Amino acid sequence: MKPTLQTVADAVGVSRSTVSNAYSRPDQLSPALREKIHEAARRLGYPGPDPTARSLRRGRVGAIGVLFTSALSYAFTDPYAVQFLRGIAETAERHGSGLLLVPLSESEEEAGIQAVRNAAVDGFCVYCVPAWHGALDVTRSRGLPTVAAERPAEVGPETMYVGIDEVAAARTVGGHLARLGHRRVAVVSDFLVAQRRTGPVSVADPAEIRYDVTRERLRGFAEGLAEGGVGWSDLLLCNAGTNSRAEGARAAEYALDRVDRPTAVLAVTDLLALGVLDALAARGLRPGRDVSVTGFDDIPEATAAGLTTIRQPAVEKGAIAGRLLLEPPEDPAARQVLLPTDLVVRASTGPVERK
Amino acid sequence: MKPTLQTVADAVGVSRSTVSNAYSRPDQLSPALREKIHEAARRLGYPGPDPTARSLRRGRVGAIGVLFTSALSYAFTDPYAVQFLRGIAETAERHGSGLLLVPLSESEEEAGIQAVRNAAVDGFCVYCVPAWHGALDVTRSRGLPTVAAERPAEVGPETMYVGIDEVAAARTVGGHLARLGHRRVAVVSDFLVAQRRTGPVSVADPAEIRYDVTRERLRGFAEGLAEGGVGWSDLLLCNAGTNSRAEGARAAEYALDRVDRPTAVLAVTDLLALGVLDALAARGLRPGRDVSVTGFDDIPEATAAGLTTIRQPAVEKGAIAGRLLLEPPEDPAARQVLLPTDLVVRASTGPVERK
DNA sequence: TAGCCCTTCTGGATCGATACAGTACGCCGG
DNA sequence: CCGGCGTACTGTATCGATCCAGAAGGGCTA
Repeated sequence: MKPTLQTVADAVGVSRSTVSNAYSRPDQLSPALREKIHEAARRLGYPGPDPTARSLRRGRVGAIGVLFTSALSYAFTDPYAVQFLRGIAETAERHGSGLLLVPLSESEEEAGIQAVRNAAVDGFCVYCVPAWHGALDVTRSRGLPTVAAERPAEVGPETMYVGIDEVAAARTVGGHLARLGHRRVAVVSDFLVAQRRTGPVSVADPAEIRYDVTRERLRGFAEGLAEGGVGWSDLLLCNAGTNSRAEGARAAEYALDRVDRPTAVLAVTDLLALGVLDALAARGLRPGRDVSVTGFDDIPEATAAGLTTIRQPAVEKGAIAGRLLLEPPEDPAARQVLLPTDLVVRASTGPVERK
Repeated sequence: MKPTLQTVADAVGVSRSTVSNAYSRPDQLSPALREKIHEAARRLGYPGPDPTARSLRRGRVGAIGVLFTSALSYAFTDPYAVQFLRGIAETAERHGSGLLLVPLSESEEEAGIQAVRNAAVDGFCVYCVPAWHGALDVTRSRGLPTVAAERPAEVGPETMYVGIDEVAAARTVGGHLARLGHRRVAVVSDFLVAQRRTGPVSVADPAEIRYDVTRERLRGFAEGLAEGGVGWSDLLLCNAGTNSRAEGARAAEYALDRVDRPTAVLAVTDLLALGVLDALAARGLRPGRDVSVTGFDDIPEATAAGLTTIRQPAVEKGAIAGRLLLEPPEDPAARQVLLPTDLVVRASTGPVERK
């Protein structure tokens, strides 16, 4: 049998409570006895209070849960996600909390929901989970503090989030390209439609896009491009099955292989944009000359690739998310954070070539 | 008051056990009653059985803990670590388990030890934690299944690990350089000495190096280089404060700025090697021509950088570690896994230039 | 020496669920 | 009409700790 508090208590000849105090409130007993207890614990191989039992009684776990849409394993393939995680991790670490990564595979929604039900945590951070995912209802009903990693569509006074002004940021991208003279424009994005298919899709109105971030960014793209007289219906929309480099390349093919090839391809994330660049390279097209390409997020790789993109402070975003959970500010207004963004112009965008 | 099983039971007019069964063993009650219970739960806002209480009673948590030496936040900066994590994550996900990242800051060992004590998990994966770290004693005393991400110095019949033959792999690196004619050789590595300082250090014998992986790799380097008559004492050892690109560059400076500049720099990880390349670039030195550089791990960036390195299957390593924890093989021999490695020769190594 | 406080330790209640043995009841064959 | 069996549900013990009101004992003041 594994030793418990009681085992140690019996060995020393004190009560269970006293042993408990030896661990959790060392000031409540004499140093001599405390030492005697620790010594006995060592001898018996007692590893200290059982975390599960302790959590049950205390009502605090010492871990925060991070929900990812995509299969947990994807989380680590997107550098932007990794940076965000790093930010949360730093904060959690300072608080002595762990980070519980909760898998939310999309194919089996029920499994993800179960995972959220079973997650022993003190709060949730919701990262890139579409608003309609059932797991969100569970986080809500569990009544734990929850922070979203982007501004949700509906914001109540209790809602906590840390995000950016997606529309405004995307608008600067659109405007930048409009001013460069781009009129034939394609957009590469995931979540344009409900299905996970790769290829051109038609969407009558951005409002039809269900995934918040995608919708806002596309809206912003369109608003910016309107400066050059490009309307929503002029956009060539290419859906990517997932947010990955390979899918970015595949989705871009449908645009690049047209006879009326677009002069610019706007990707909704850097990862997709890198894929678009791959597709260009495979066709011998020069980014910024033959076709302009933009991304979103400014991941480290974007610098090397010379990608024009929107910079947002990913690590800081994570850190703030962690802080909102672990030391929630009194002031409700401070629980809703919008971070600044910048358009970073690099070589992947340039003026339309005159023919 | 938050609703519990009892609340729901009272509302429906059945016993607590029955409600519990409705969630955990749906086959134990009639469909009609089950639906009635779920309906009542929904009405009352009962989110399902409390994970903590359930874990206590069941004795199973549904999460595995991953221990990192370096501050949790570093974990995400090393692509190799990220890949390993991805491998574990995939396995965990399939088992419906979460992944609890446990911070082990090195500056405050006690904090890390507490974190391990408090971690509510079913098993531990120990990743790059030096053998002398106090947290390892705690994992042992907790009596949970534990798998190491490298072969430990002492292997008992119960020990589980998934690693590579570090010495043999490093030997191929040393041999490769020896055959290219390199005789003046520097090594860039973290953990060469106990202190976290950056710069040249002297170590009389590899056996003095406390950190297992570092010791084995250096031993291997030396064995391989011996083929060219290079002895241990001929090696110029440069310690890096951490396993990071920046420290790799800083440590390399001490070697590169000498009058008798080494013709080859062996780094103990790819991340450090990339830093060495940075240092070369800053001095206008050509990798593979003026100075040969090698890494270890074959992270994705190594390909682009043209780095000669040792490939080891990082994702698979993680996946196996996860499998050892979640579905431990009957056969004890199968609990100790050594994966194959390859020397990948790229442009960063070349023959010594004749003067 | 009585009265009081303070420190140190105790015991029982409690956190919220699950395990398991047991009860009630309906149905079947003989 | 009875024993036997399977299904549907109940009740109590239990997981391993923490909380909190209170007891014991020692020292200090009046």
